[in-house]
Amino acid sequence: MKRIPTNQLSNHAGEQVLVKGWVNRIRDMGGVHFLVLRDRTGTVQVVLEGGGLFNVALKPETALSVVGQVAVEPRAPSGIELRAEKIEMLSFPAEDLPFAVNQGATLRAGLDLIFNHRALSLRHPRLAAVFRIQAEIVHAFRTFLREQGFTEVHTPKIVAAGTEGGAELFPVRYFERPAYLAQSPQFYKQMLVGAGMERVFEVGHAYRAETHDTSRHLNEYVSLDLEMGFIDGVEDVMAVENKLLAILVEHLAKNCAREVSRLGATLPTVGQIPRVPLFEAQAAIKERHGKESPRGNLDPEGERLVSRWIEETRGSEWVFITHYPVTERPFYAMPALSEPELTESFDLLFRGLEVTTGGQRIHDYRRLVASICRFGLDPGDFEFYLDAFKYGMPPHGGLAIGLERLTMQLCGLDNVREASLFPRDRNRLTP
RNA sequence: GGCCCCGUAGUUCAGUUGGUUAGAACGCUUGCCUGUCACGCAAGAGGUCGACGGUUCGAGCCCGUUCGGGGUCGCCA
Repeated sequence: MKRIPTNQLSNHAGEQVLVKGWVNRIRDMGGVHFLVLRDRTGTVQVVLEGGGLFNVALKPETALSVVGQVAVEPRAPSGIELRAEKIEMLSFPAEDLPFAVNQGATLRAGLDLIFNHRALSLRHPRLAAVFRIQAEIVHAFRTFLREQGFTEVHTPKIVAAGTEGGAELFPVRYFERPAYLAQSPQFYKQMLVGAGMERVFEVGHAYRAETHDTSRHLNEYVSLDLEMGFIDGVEDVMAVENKLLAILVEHLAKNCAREVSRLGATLPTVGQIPRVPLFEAQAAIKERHGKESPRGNLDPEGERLVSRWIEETRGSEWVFITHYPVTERPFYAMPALSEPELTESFDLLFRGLEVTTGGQRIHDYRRLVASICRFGLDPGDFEFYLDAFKYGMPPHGGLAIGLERLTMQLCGLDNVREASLFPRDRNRLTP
C-alpha cells in the first residue's frame, strides 16, 4: 500500500490508506485513544478504538506505521481523522526524551541542550520552520540569479593561503604541505568572472578561526556569494541585491506563510533600499544619540542605531552603508573615484545587523599589484589570483550574504546559532 | 580574551535575614475514563542544590578556586 502524507489525506476520504510518522501526542480516554501523528507535512489525528485491540506500546516520538480508514469527522481537529485498523511500531524511543517537543509554541530548553540533542529538537515545529525558510531563501537566491544569467559554481574550500590577510584561518594538513580552510570564495569567484563566465554565484561554507563568541558569529557559516563582470559601478551590485531581496521576500511570503507565522516573525518590505555613506551614518547617530563610532566603521550598537534612524526617517528596515575607507577594506576593494581614501564598497544592514558585504573590485592588474604592496603583502603569494587579471579582466564586483544571519533576522531569532542546523562555534564541534 | 550575570528534579524555574523534612509547573510511572483536541481525575517516582575547599553551632544561600552556561564588548562578516 502506498504511503499518503498527512497533508493529502483529505483527498482520500473514505479510503483505506497507509500513513507513517511519529507519535506527537497521546490522549488516552480509556476505551479510545487519540494519537496525533506527525510526518514531514503536518499532523493527523489517529483514532484507536477498542482498548487492547492494538497491543502496541506507545510513547511520544515513537515511529509508527498506521493503516486505517480516512474519515470526515467534524469532531476531529482538522475535520478528518484516521480510524486505525493496523498499527506497526517501527522504532521505539530507547530513553525518555530530554525535553518535550510537543509542548507549546516554543521549545522549552536552553540552546546548549537543544544542540546536544539536535536531531530531536528539530522535531519541534518552530525550530523546523527556521530551516524550511532557510531552504526557500537559498532556493530563491538560486532561481533569481540563474534567471539573471549567473552560473552556479563550486570553489575549493581547501586553499593554500588566506583571502584577505586579516581574518584568522583554520590550518589543515594537506599531505606534506600546510593548507587552510577557505574563509571566502572571493578570489575564485573573481577569477571565474575573468574566465568568461561573467556572472557567477556560489552557496558554500566559509570558515573563520576567530575566537569570537557572540550571538552573531559562527566559525563555519554558509556564504551566499555572487560576482558579476562588466559593471558600470558598485551601484549595479547593490541594484542586483535590492532586486534579489525583493524577490526573495516575495517568495517567502508565498511559500512560507505558515512557517513565518509559527515563528511570530514579520516579513520586511523591500522597496528602494536607501544608500548612505558611512560618514553620514556616523554623523547621524552622533547627532541623535551622542554615539561615537570607531574610525571607519560601525560597532554593533552603531549598526542598531543606524538601522533605527533609517527606519524612522526612510521607512526601510534595510540600508546600504557605502564608502568605507580603504584602510577598513581588503586590498582588492576599488578606491572611490571621487575620494581615493574611500572605496566603492558597501555593507547591508538589516534590522540592525550586517548581513552583506560587497563592492566593486580593482580589475587593473598593475593597480591590484600596487594595492597588494600597499597593504604590506607580497604579490608573489597571490600569483594564481593575479594571473587572472593579466588578460583583460573586466570591471566587476560582487557581494556575500551571510545565510544564517539573514535567516536569523528574517525569522526574528536572538542567536545566529539557531539559524544553523549544526553550528560550529568557539566551544561546539558536535554534533 | 575583558567585564557583568547565572549554575537547584528529565525540562523551565522559585527558594525570604544562613536555621529543622528544598518547592512549583510541565514531563515521567501506575490506575480510572469511548470524542479528546494543552483531555480530565487519583496516586507515585524523581535532588551529591555544577565540583572542590573555606567561614559557621548550622550553608542551596556567605567567601575562595575551578568547570559549565548566558549577556555584552573586543576582533570579525
